[in-house]
Amino acid sequence: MSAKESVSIGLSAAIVTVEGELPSVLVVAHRGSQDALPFGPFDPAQHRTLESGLRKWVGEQTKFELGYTEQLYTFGDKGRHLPSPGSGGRVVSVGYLALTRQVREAPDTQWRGWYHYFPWEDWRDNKPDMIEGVILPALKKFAKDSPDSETAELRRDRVNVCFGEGWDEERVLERYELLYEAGLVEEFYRDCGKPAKSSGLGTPMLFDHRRILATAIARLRGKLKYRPVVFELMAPTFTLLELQRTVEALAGLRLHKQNFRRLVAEQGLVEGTGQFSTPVRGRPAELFRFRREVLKERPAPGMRLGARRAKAAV
Amino acid sequence: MSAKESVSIGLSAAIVTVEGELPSVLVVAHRGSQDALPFGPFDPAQHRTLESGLRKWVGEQTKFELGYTEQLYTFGDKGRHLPSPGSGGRVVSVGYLALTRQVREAPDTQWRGWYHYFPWEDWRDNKPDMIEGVILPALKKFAKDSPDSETAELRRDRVNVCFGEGWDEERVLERYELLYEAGLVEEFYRDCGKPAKSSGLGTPMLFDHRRILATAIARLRGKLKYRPVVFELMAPTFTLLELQRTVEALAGLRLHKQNFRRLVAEQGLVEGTGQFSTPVRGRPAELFRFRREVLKERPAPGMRLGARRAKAAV
DNA sequence: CATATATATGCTCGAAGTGAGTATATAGGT
DNA sequence: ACCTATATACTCACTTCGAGCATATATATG
Repeated sequence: MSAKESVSIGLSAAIVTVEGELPSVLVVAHRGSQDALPFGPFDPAQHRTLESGLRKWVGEQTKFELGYTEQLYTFGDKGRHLPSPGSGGRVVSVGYLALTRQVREAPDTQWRGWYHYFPWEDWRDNKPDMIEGVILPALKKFAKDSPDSETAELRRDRVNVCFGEGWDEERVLERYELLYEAGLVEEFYRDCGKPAKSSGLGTPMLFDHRRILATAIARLRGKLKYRPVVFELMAPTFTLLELQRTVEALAGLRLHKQNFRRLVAEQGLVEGTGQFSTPVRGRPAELFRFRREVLKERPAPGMRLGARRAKAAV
Repeated sequence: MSAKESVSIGLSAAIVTVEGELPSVLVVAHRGSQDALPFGPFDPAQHRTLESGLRKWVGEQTKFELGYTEQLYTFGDKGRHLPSPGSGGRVVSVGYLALTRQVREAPDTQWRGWYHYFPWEDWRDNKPDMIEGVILPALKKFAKDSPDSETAELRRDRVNVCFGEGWDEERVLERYELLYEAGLVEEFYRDCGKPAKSSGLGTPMLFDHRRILATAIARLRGKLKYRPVVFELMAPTFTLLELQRTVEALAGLRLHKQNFRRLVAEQGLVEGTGQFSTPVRGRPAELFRFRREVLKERPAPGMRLGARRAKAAV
């Protein structure tokens, strides 16, 4: 019953910011030049909690301090997180989501738009062409090539839930996992040692980091709706349109402007400062600030995103 | 930078069922006769994933197979999960939630009502007296005894969010953690080696198992509302009242009967069988079954529990 | 059989919330 | 003056939701 193989704990963080309309994640350059999340082993001798271990690692690699952080998931799958060379043991990887306002990049790190990794997740301008053009045909083939009819039906259902009618912007992880199993992302071939047939969808990442990022996006998209987390990404004051653009960037959807404004106002998430923006064109907008007090109130609401359908413009 | 202390991974499962109106969790008898969740170490040599390791352990300890399972959280706090005697290393503990229909107990295990561990969480009959009588006075003292005024305000806010106006049945973990920090549960004294002043609130558990159970209840109460998970706990056919009682048992709240029925019907979660129950008294109720197809449909709804307030009766 | 009690089930009504759109206000540019 | 772009106010139909009333159907009891 004793564990012969040793285990080590890896900590990884998806550190997210939004610049204008671009949601980005902090990546570090690593071996094989694959993008990686900041990560490192957990040292139990030095740290009382997993999170303090994470903060130290991130501090070292990115030279800045984490604000809001949240644990995502612990992955232990054999083969999807290869142990560091020489260590020989198995790595169990704990993923974190962190939110931050924009900061300058540290050496060897850079902000990268998260839709590079998940181009099918951005429905703001329109439904991405690759879904009808590439993804659905490939997934239909994947379902058809099932070993038995039962598996085929399961796969068809999953394809439909993930990419079919009625886009659910929260199912980021489910979609990535489906594409992985169907061999449509590069990591699949890397993890099982086969050569990739063609270039996979989106930009691959080191280890299981793209899976962790998918988990982060999914969690953030969900949390937006019931907790006021967007404000972690906003400057101290902002216009309502800036706030809306940030939410849209994260959700990958366009929202109805007037209703968004009504929602934010009625929920009391925000208060006017009396100051106004000085835009290049158009009428100046009032600058608002987050009402920190809402965190002390009971329901602590988020921003329900009404508009489910992508639209050309607002 | 190398980890001098070794780490091992502990897997624990909160296995939940509902019998009539009693939500229960499977506990195993352990040292010191404290209740414990089924748990064991993860052996990376033997298992490809964390979940398969969990299934094996649970199978050995409880002699039955898990159905629905879901990872909850990974706790690594020093001091809250003491390593097994002799091992000397640090334990990082991964908690799981599992749902099952009623099964007989295996040797050395038993079902125990979860409100034994969290008596303040059951608002079905009325707001538990202990909240006004014991908890709030003690927490007010805890806030007053803060080292500085800033901490005092933070604590007052937390007390209010957790136990103040407007009960949020999902904040199970936040409430437990607050009671822990305030020294109102036995585990607090055990973990820091001090003798307990008085008997703490609720029944204590081994290690951090009560925290894991709190996480499980919180997650389940939340998930009920947006995914059809209750049906994992129901017999193949059931009356709508049985379904309602199960939801109420989990949420710790009473619901409005007619509205509950309307909700369930409109969402298409359920279909009539044409058969009827044979009750001791009262009109027989139609037996329903879960429409498995909803899992293949897009939004895959849960059961929003409208009634927030506890009431004497339905 | 009449009545009481317990449960099941159908229906209504008002309050609040939501989606979509129209109308008006205020800025800079030509 | 007029165009364009943005901000902001308001409307309206529709849905959802909480709460309650009314009726139906079973058993138990006098």
